[in-house]
Amino acid sequence: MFKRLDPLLHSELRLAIVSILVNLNEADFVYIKKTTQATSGNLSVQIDKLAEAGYIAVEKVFEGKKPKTICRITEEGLNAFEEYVDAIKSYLQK
Amino acid sequence: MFKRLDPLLHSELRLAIVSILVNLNEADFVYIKKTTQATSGNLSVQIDKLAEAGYIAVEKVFEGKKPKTICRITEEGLNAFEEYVDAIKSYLQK
DNA sequence: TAAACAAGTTTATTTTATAAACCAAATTAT
DNA sequence: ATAATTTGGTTTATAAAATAAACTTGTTTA
Repeated sequence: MFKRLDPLLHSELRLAIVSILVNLNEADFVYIKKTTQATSGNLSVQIDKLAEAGYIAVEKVFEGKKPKTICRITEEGLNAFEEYVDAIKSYLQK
Repeated sequence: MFKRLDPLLHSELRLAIVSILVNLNEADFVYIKKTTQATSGNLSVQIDKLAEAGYIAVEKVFEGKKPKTICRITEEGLNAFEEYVDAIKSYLQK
């Protein structure tokens, strides 16, 4: 009846991050922060969790003198997202 | 871009409860428990939260000698559900 | 009549989400 | 030149949530 919801994706901010990355193939910290309206601290923590789970890959580079944190979705992350979308739909139908 | 997700509905079990009630117009504790596979304790707590928020109405009756907890969705709950469905869709599109 | 079961509730514990505080380097203002 | 502010974050602390474990009350069943 109801499919289980991956707890890593069933979180407003983490879902937003992954949603961005599924569509964009790469996005940096500043962009994600602006788009999600999250605080830096919260965003930092949630990016770490997604990275630790292998759902996203994080690359830290310098753009001129400024640090830049680039995030990309992984194959695993993409699969998890697709499963999540499928799962949550089982709750949304009337 | 991303709509906010009502925290009361953005919970696996509470969303399942509301999803059942949106479709069924009434369901009792035992039925909801069976359908969601939740533990009694968890279900009891989450039903209380939804009731306190005015999303569902709870009626306690006796069926013969057995207590029965009947739940129904309220107008407010239905609206909240519909908004939630709309909101989460903003995260699911590719 | 003792043990098991049904239908829940209450309490305790673990996890989460989130914000607040902090840090280092760079930029801007004085 | 140097003090103040901004940028791009990280770390730590706190509040809220989810969940399970323990308990309660009444009813069947052995």
